[in-house]
Amino acid sequence: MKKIPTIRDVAQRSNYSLSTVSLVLNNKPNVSETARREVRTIIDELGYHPRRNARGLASHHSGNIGFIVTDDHFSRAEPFYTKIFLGTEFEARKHNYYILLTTVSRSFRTSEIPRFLLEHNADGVIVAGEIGNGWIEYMMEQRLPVVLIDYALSRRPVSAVLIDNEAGARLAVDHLYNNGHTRIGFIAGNMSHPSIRSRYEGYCETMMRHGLLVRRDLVCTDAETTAQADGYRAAQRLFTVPAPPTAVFAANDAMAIGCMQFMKEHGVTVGEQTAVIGFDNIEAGLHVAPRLSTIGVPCEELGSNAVRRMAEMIRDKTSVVTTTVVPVELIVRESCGSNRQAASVGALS
Amino acid sequence: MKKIPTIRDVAQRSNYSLSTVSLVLNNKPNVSETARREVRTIIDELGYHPRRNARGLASHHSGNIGFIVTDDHFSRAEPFYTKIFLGTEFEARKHNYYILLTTVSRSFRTSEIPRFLLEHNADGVIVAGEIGNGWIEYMMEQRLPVVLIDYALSRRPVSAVLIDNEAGARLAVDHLYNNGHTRIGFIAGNMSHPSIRSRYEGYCETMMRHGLLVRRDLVCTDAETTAQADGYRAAQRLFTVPAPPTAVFAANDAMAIGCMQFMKEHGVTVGEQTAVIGFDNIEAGLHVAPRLSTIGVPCEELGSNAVRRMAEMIRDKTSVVTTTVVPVELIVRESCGSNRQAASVGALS
DNA sequence: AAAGAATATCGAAGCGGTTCGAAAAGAGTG
DNA sequence: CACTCTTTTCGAACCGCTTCGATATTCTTT
Repeated sequence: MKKIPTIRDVAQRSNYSLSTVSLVLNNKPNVSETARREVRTIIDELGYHPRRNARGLASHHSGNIGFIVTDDHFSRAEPFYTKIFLGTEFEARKHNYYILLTTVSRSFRTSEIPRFLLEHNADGVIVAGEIGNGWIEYMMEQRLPVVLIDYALSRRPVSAVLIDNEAGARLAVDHLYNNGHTRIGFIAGNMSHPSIRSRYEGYCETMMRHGLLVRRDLVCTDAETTAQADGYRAAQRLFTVPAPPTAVFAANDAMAIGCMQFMKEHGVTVGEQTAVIGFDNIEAGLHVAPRLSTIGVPCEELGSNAVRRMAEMIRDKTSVVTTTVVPVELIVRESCGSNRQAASVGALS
Repeated sequence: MKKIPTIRDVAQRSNYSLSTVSLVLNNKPNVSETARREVRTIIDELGYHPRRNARGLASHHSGNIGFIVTDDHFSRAEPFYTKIFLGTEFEARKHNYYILLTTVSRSFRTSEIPRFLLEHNADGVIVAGEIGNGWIEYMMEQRLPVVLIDYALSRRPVSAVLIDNEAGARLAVDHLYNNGHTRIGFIAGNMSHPSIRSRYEGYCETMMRHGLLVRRDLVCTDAETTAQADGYRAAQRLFTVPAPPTAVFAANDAMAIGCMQFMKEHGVTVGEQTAVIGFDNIEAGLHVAPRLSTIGVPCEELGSNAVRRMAEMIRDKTSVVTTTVVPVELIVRESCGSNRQAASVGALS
């Protein structure tokens, strides 16, 4: 078994000192081109790779980025956070980082502090989704760069990567308006969630821009949650008022599907007669009939953006706070009545 | 900003030497109970945690387990491998390891060797799914412990964690038999896949155990792939022979759904008249009507088993090869006609 | 050509642990 | 009580790399 080469071997064989080899390794200035070339040759020859551990110990950089998500978020059926994680994973590779994933419970508990924090084994932390304030405070205390995903904190200035919720609502309402709808209802579910609120605001703003009335009886904001059943109940209300909506925009797909469920059960033809658009682009939207039109969120990009930002923060040692907004896209399927010909195709897909 | 305590601080404050503190830290023998207690007290007092990097450098253990999955496997719509990964993640935590995930292409390429291997930053590697032989050979050369998940290698002796495919088939066929079916068809799709083959063998064996004939015209093994369309085509054949099956067992859910599709289109009532059981328990099985009965595979357990095994291998420095078989479960829903009362409940779920 | 500035290279001191052999302290024994 | 044999504790070397200050070299400038 061949011995694994160390920087010493490279130094000896190249007739340069340890220090010079190290400088080459790290692409630092003040090394002659000759030296650089020669050292690099030897490195290739030996198949040398510096050890993470040794490097980390000496340089106080672990080369890892922590990724924290609350257990309730992560274990949800929808792979939203899984996708975000994958996004970070792939982007991290480009920047030569590894992602260390850990779930914690929502509220801060010292007993749950991730090992990578205790062991000083992460150069920064990405947090996905809403999380207890204590967590963020803890990491700020440790002077670790932090990037939030899909969760903004008004109190403390922390960098964040967010979904463009308002633009999503705008896309949906615009699309409905352009298809001739004017009585457009909105199912918010629970307005205390910041994303939902933004979607609501986007809805209102767009309605007004088109000179349309935001009718109170066509907006449901009083649910406890934002589940399918809430959409069902909301539809119950929306469709029993005088002059019911000809289109519904739901703040998420689950509620949109609940809404469709009610409509189908009560003889309102989804798509043809009345349009429905959701938000999130969950799998289930593909399995309902007609398939749900929705606003697609590029989860992977949320992740990759966060890593890119994190890499900058670590490199520049800056603590400048930035907020990145990731664009969404309108996905037109059959539930909004403007893509009828595709309706039959999807069946076997 | 308080300075981060080191082992030296602990030593000084406790009036023991570095070495003794280190022994306590690692739960090594030959330390008096008194010393152990006192050192531990100081550790708590100081909130001391050894640094991964320092530890790793000195002990030649990274504390990481690499997780390799081919990109084509990992980017599939079904979260099979994602779940496996999560399984490893959670189990790893218990053993104080971190999982470093990387995707590679199926065939071995030196340009794609994961960084954690080059940088000697993993104590072992878990590989999920079929992968090019070169990869495994490479890791064996590096003398790294390897555990395969859902993929066994006949040539080289490598530990593996496998799904109990045969038992799954047994469960399915037994259930159908117990519900009075005797003409039970099987849709294999592509038999070159080892899992499919095992399922086929389980099917045959169980049929014979019940004294039932394995009719060639009720078994489809000639597809190129194992997708929904293959199930559809298989059904086309199965249901146009004399004495068609009263029950179908498909080697995976996708094909089972395709089969159901055909049946529904051609007036064969699924569940009531003819039973269908799939394999894998994919999401989509919940969204078809009637919902698909299937064999559930505990993906997380595949992952956690692999990590447990890996932890053993690292600890014991053993290279004993083990094969762990993870049991599967029969999930009875409505497509096999024996759970009718639940049929209406699932609608809103 | 000499002095000064800029650039290359090097030596040595860490980084924060583990580990091994030696020394010290206890325990057991005749 | 002196003498082994264990058990406990300790000192020092070392893991593989970075970094800083010192030294050597080359380039400018006058």
